[in-house]
Amino acid sequence: MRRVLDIKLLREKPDFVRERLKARGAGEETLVDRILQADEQRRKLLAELETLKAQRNRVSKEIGALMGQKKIEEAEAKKKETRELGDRISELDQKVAAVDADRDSAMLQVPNLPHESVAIGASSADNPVIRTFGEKKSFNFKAKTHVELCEHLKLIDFARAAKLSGSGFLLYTNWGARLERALTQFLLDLHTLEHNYTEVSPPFMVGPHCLEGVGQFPKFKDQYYGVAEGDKADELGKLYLIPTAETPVANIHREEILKESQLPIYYCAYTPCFRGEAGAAGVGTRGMIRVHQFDKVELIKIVKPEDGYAEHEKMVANAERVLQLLDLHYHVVMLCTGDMGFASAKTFDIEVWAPGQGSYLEVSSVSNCEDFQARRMNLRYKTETGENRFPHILNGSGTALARLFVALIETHQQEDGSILIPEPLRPYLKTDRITA
RNA sequence: GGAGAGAUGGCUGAGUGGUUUAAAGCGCACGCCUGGAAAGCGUGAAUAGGUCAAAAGCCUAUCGGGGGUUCGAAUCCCCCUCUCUCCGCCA
Repeated sequence: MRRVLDIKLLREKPDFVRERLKARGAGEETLVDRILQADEQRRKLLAELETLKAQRNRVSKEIGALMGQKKIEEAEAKKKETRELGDRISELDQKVAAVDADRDSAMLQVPNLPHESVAIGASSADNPVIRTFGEKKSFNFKAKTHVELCEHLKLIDFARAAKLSGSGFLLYTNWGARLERALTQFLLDLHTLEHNYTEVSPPFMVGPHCLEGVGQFPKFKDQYYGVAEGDKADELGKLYLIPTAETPVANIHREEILKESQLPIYYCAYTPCFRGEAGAAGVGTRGMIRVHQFDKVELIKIVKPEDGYAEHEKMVANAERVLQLLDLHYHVVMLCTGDMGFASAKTFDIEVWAPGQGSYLEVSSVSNCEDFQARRMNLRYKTETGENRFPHILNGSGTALARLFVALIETHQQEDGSILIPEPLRPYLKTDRITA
């Protein structure tokens, strides 16, 4: 049994649910009627079915008692009487299962409701800028793009990466590889030592239930890489490469009932992220902006509902801290209702300025999914009073690496083509400058 | 990959077709007892769904998951998943 949105909310406030879904602008509000209809039919059938089952249980018990008393004939008579009950029951059972399946599949397609504080809008053009740090870097020389810098400093070998895996993959070389590793280490240390996250290192492949749990299935199935052991085609669908560490990490406690005292839980994790990005602009062109595999340090929180939005703000601040320490100009935007992800109730994106691109790059997306994911994965916690509740689950990039790499080298490039390393990163890279 | 054993409540663990309403123990909560505690005694305690304005109550389902046999399944049959032991392979 999956509860995605609370079925009770749908029953009691269908107009509210429709209105909130409509704000997303994708037409999911039409699912509400289908769900309510199936739900009503289900309950009607259940009432009948359960009455019959109760009757059967009663008679079966009587038969048992008669058998015990060796009253075989009376028992046989009752058996005959009950036999056709079984047929009615299995018939109704099948009907209920069908209605259940219909209701659940419709409910799985319903996205989360936007929080009331989210700006109404249709697309990314309507996302309000919340705050800004630093300013666009100006150069008194002709600034290079990250592709030029990577080639000049031999940080990335684009051509050989394509030889290995096709377009959209990166081969980091020498200082490029070391910079990537230094950044990863820097991010993990920052979040574990200063922001109190517990580091975990999860599997990079997960079963479909994990994707469903965080709301990445069933909607975006074509974005993922399915893997098979050997060439066995029938293995496909058993495991998927993770598109983000959110997928395994948010599912760590699925189907558990946590103690209230265990909350809040803070996890951070480094993983590579694999994305099909079918048809997305940018894949197939050279560069690091949109690739099939990139590194990321992810932040996950499991918190009490009343703390959800305060924790959300803190998580954004944790991600912003990365860019502040690396002295990179960025702004924070709030995703409007029409631009939010499927599972999210409220999302802030952090976009970092990349001078060579002349544009902002999304390096972090911080979402409060409220109890949407917890319902899908049946994760609850027990309050002091013994009540089981769904926690809020939050996720945020802290941050995505390939694009951070781009912003860093484009921002801190020098006239001679070298990269000046920001002070906090030097202990990790063990140099203050990357030169050709 | 091969062979074998297993999966029962918070935990240990009994239960191989019918008053099992899942024994017993441990642990937990509350109460009695006590100067206070321990011991002892007693009580309570799973999850979901349905019914109800709501609660109580009642009903249904759940003994790893799914299906089957039966009037009736923790128990019998089939499939799957996972765990353990041994062997093989392997960083």
